[in-house]
Amino acid sequence: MKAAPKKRSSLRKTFRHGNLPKALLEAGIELARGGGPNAVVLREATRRAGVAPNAAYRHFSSHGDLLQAVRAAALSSLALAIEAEIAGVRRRKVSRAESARATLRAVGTGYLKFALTETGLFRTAFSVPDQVEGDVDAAKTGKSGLNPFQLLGSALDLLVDTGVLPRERRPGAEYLAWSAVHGLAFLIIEGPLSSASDGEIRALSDRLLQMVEKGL
Amino acid sequence: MKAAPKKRSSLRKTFRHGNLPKALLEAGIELARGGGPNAVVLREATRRAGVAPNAAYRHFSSHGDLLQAVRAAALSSLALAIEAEIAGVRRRKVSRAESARATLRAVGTGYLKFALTETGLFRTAFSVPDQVEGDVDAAKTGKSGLNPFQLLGSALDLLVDTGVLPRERRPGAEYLAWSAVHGLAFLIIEGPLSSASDGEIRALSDRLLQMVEKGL
DNA sequence: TGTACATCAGTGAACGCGCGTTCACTGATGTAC
DNA sequence: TGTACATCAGTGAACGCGCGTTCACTGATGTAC
Repeated sequence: MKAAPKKRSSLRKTFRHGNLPKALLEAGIELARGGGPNAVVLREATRRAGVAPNAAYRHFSSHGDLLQAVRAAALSSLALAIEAEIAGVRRRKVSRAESARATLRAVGTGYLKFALTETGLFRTAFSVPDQVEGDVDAAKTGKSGLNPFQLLGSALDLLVDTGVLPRERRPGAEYLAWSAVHGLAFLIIEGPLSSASDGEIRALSDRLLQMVEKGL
Repeated sequence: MKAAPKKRSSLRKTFRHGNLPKALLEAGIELARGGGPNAVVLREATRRAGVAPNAAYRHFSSHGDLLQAVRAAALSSLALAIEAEIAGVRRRKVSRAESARATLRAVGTGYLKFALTETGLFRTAFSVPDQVEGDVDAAKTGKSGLNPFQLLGSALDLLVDTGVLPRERRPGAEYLAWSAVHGLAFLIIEGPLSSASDGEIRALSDRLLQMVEKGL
């Protein structure tokens, strides 16, 4: 009895795949989404793309190379989530100072929302040291061409421009704000707040963002 | 040619090991110290204890069981580091309110110091969701019998008692403080601050603790 | 004080697993003439 | 327009690795008589 015909070949009409790099990246993203960085397994990505394991090596030099690509995509998704939240702010018409404050809060809110709804991607994005600061890798940015770190920075710049934040307090402020928000995200995702209710989390998020605004 | 006599048997005089549970736990801690949670490998722990791999199953029901024990020990180390920092505060004689503030800062400082000097243990301690809040597991506590979360809580209580923190702001305050400090630790360990200098980190830590104090 | 025996912490060998990666290959595609 | 050929994205088989875990065992120790 012969082995069943491989589904692979019936799904693919041609010997060539079509767009294997993209298919592998998307499979990798899906794996990260579901299980974080450790779930990004090269063989599984090729399985999902309907291709032999070693085919991946035509497009990625190693497992780590694929993982880095997935990470960049995760950062890009995060940037998009933050941008979406900022866009919501811009529509309201208020004073420039209040709008600047709202923008900073939106960065924090977008960050937290992403962490809670796309936990796997979030964890993947920060699974490995990265020099985000001066990073110009376009794969990590949102529509604006800015990565998450840069989005935070420009929100803080706006705060300075509108006189809300004294200029001398600006340097390094992104690290303070980021620390607070990132820490909360972590406590919710895999820390003691993992069993907190949505309401509690929302209340805590608001208070945290207030703390940052007040204490910056 | 026969295989060389196993060092194992020459090192151990008796058939019994002596204190294998302790040896395995300590080996596990050492592994975590060097490489974080993923480095806690059951077979490697038995190798270091000079024992066959399966011997571990006399004392730990599984790999996960060993890892949990290592995690508890890591949390306990963190508690000790915080307690040591608090002890330094108590020696100075100042007003009660100022002392309470200093205690809270000490909790933050101890936490950050531990994160930076014992990175592997720190990452292991927080590698898995845990309900630290009402946790009475003595393996996770320091000399005071309190785990890190409870140490933070009692520092905040002190702040309320001395009138520094309004009582109505007390509930949930540990999460805000913890978020900020934990987030900074993370950014330094595996985030964009991983290449920052010691001076920069110290300055940032001070500012962050100020922010918490002011914004709480 | 000596002997029989139960206990149980260790041994040694083996398992299946899935991983990342390498090798020599094949065959569809696009291009040069 | 047809043919020869180079390219290179895929195949198929195999590798070594180290892991966690299970099995039947052995032999030192402590205890009961």
